[in-house]
Amino acid sequence: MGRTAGRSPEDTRRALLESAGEVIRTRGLNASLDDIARHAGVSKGGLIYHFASKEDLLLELARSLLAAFHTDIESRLDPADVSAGRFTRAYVRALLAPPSDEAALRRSIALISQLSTVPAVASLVDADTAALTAELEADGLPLDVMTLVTSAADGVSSAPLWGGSVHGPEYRELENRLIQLTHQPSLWQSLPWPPA
Amino acid sequence: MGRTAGRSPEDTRRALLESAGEVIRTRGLNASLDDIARHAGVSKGGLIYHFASKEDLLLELARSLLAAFHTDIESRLDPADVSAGRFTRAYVRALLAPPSDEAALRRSIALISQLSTVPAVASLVDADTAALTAELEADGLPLDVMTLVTSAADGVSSAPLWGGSVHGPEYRELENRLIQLTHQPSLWQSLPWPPA
DNA sequence: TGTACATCAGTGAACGCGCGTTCACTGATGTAC
DNA sequence: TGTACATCAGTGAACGCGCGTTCACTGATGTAC
Repeated sequence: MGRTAGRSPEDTRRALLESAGEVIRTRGLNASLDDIARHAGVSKGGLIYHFASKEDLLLELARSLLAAFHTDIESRLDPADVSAGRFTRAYVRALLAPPSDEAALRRSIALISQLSTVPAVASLVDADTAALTAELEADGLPLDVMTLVTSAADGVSSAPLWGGSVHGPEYRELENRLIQLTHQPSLWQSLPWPPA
Repeated sequence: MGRTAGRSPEDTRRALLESAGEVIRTRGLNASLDDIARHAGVSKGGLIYHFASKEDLLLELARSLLAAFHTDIESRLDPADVSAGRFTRAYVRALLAPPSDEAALRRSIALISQLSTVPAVASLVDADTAALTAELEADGLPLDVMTLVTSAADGVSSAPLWGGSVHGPEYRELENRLIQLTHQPSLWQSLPWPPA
């Protein structure tokens, strides 16, 4: 416990990261440390005690968002599912799930894209993307089907960036179709494609 | 002609917008007006002569990027193509075309997402998205196929945001498949979908 | 065709304020004895 | 169990600098006569 009773330093740190996320989402990257700190009920000095600099804060925020994203994917892995495409299915479910009121993980995606202007964050994100891509490619699906399915999922999840809404029932249906394609990639591949 | 001979004021204005795009792409939104101006070979005062404030500059930049995007789509409309889905096809071609060395339109997408932290830009983008969505929905394709196709295109075009590469041949193939689906939506709809 | 004048397209110095960072200080908690 | 002390978890004032904006001024071009 510190000077402010009632919450542990780890709680304060968490509160600061959450506050940073909320404030930056609305005010952008030029949100001030003072705003972020005060929104978490701490002084600016208190923030700097936990995060040595603004860049440090942003980097930790990005790290925690990426970690939450991975946790979310893993929580959607079906333990009973051992066939090819299981990771891809969890990925699709994570990106297409209707955002729960409080988690609003989807909005975090827009946030990370903001944070990527900081070079250190950008390389962190790049590395994370590379790891994710590798995992998807090693998931046992034919490359063409995997590319279609993940691209569609990425597209839906990035729509909020442009102000698009993805609440219509067509997106629930799309999710089902994508999942089913991962179970039977031959459905896609055996279509009578006209010659290019 | 003004004090600086050799280019017209409109040229200077264009140069400033281009410079703003380049500088902001690399340094983010906190790129200084001085940097942007000097990179265009103009003084900071000269920039402010053309754009009353930084927000004004960013708004005009966003406007020009969106205009360029629409021009790009329209240039890909096939005049001989009058069947349902023609606009969707142009949209897919615009988003999936390998970026030409100089235009690099795709990078503009990341840029617009940066600019969207400015509220005035955000509402501009929202309005543009709404108009685009309406145009896509009025394109005559069944909603489920249109949703699949545009989501996949959006996903591919947003990949660079995360540092992903979309240069593999699988993306050329995906483009072909998506275009072909718009020609024969029944291919998708008649698949023997397992019950959900 | 020459001349006077208004305007256009800038320059560059100065201002002022917001914000990140530093720093001296503080009060509560944990620990040794 | 009480006490002394170190450390932890902050506070809040001050500094300094970068950057957006303002402003007085300028030189080239266009236009009226």
